[in-house]
Amino acid sequence: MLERHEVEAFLTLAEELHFGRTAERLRVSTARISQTIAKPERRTGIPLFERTSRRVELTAAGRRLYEGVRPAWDQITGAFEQAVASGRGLTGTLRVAFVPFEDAPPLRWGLLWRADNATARLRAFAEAAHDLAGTA
Amino acid sequence: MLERHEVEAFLTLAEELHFGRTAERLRVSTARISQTIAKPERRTGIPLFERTSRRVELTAAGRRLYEGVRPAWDQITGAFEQAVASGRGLTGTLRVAFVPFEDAPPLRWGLLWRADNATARLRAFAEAAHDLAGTA
DNA sequence: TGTTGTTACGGGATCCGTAAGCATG
DNA sequence: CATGCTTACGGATCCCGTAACAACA
Repeated sequence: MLERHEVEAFLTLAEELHFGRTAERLRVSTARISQTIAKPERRTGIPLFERTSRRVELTAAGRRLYEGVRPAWDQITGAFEQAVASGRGLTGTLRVAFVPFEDAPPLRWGLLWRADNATARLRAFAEAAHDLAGTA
Repeated sequence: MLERHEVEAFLTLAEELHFGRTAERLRVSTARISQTIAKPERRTGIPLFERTSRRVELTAAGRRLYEGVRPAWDQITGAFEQAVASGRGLTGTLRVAFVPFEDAPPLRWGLLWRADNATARLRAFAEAAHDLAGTA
C-alpha cells in the first residue's frame, strides 16, 4: 500500500508532470520527490511515470491509478478536515516563542517552552497547526 | 493529515472496538495501537474513541470520521491493487531462502541471497510480496 | 551547455516490541 | 484480581536535505 507522503507526491506529480514544481508545492527537495516516486515503482515493479530529464508523463497504469485515487483522497482529506473543524469549539490566535537560553527576558504573551528538544516540539506544533488550520 | 498506518489502525479499531484484536489483525503490539490511536488525537485535540480498560467506543467525531474515510479508503486500496494486478504479466511461485553462512549447501530452487543485510532484504521482499499478492 | 532528474551519504525523527504500570469491572 | 489499555525505553528503519552525478534537448 502507498504511504501518505507517497500518495501526495504521486498525485502532485501526476498533475504537475515536473519534479521541481512538485517539490516546491510539497515543500521538499526534488531529490526526495524522485525517491518517493521511485520507491513504490520498485516495490511493485510497475512504472507510474515515463520520464527523461526533459519530459515527464504518466504511464497507462499511472493514469488509471490517478483516476482511482484522486477523488478518494479528496474525500479522506475532506472528512478529516471536517472532523477537526467540527471538533474545535473556540477559535483564536496563539503566539509561540522558542528561547534558546535559560535566563531570557520574560515574554508577555503566548506560550513559553524551554529550548530542550526544541525541534521536536516545533515539529509537533507545526503538525498540530497544520491539521487545525487546514493549510500549510 | 492521517498517516497510512494511522488510518488502518483507526478503521480497524472502529470495527473491533478492542485494542487487542485490532493489534492481532494488524500484526502489531497492542502498545503500538494505543500510541497510534493516541497520536492524531493529541495532534488535533479531538478524541476519536472513548475508552476505559473495559470498554471502547467511538465518539461522535470518530463515527463521522469513520463513515467519511472507510469507503474512500477501500476505493484507494482497490485502485492500487488493480493497478498492481493489471501491471504484472506473468504469475507463478517464488521460493526464497536466507543462508546464514558462506559455504551453505547449494539450493535447487528459487533465489539465494547472502545474509548480509538480511533483515533489510527480507523486509523489502515482504513489502513487495504484500503488494503483489494483495494479502498479508 | 544548461536544465532537470537520479544517486550517495549522514543526521534526526519515528515506528516498533518488550516490559512494567495502572485502572476498571 | 484479572483483563486490557497506557507509559517507558532502546534499537532499527526511514524520511529528509545537501551535494555530486548523469542525461536529454
